[in-house]
Amino acid sequence: MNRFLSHATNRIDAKGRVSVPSMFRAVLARSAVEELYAWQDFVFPAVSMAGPEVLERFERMIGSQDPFSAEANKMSLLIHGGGVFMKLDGEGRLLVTDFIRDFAGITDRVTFAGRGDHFQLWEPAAFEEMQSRARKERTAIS
Amino acid sequence: MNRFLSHATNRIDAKGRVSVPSMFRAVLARSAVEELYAWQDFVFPAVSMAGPEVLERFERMIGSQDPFSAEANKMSLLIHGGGVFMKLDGEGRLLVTDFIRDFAGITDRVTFAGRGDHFQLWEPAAFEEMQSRARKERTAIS
DNA sequence: GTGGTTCCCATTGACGCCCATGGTGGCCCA
DNA sequence: TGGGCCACCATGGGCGTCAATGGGAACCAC
Repeated sequence: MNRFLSHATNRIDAKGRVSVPSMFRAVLARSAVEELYAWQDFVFPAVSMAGPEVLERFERMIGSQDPFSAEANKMSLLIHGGGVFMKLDGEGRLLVTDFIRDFAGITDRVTFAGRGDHFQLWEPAAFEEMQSRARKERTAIS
Repeated sequence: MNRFLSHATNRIDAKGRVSVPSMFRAVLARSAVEELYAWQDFVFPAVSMAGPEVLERFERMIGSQDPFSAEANKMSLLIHGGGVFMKLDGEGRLLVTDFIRDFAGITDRVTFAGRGDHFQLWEPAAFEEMQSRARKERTAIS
């Protein structure tokens, strides 16, 4: 099963880097993903990451619309303006840029959360809180 | 991946210049773009920039219409009257002219926003606001 | 000339690439 | 089953390179 599962919290070092959990790196390696597409999530205060095919999926959604419409432009503002390619260093770390920090409110630690076909970077406390809220609000999963 | 992605804010110096983010310059270099076509955006209060092929694409759209139609005339008014060629200096900076300043409301800082096949210059606060509005209005991005 | 613009050079802080270390868990073998 | 060895992961840091920025001086147009 090639999914992103579980969550883990790692420390950001003095140079602003953080190790991606080896569990997630293994999933990426199995999919032969070299470059990660990262985007500022549309729902949560978190940055999501996945292979480039996710961006292509988003772009196909835009492509089916009138390119001059406000809707298509706003969507591009999110997936292009709010997205970026990143790559890991030789040790499997990524640089926590302001692009990530500011949007997720991250300072010195990052919680990596598996989301199936992608994973997310959260501010640890925000993740805890959102997860427990989701647990409470859960209604009809049978 | 040869797209304009992400966003970054740079300062305008005393001479009115601003550095184009290296990420964007790299995309331009890969496409061997020397001169940039800049136009006042049709949807947002921002100035868009891309290689000359975008202007040619716009002109083909006009060319396929009745040259006496109001549509074709209005289109030309925007892409020709609202467009200009610009080029970067040796350090990859561009001069923020009144053409850009007045239309985008830019004063001392510029937010560069990737838009896939082009990028845009925004007044930082305006960009923030439009992006977060787009996120709120989001409807069907899963 | 005067104002604006281009070309060049300098500075500094950030980033990429490389190597090092410590801690933990798994595995093998006696 | 206990001990020890080894591999791997998270983390730390050195150092060279590059990006963003500032500013001097030549150059052009009016």
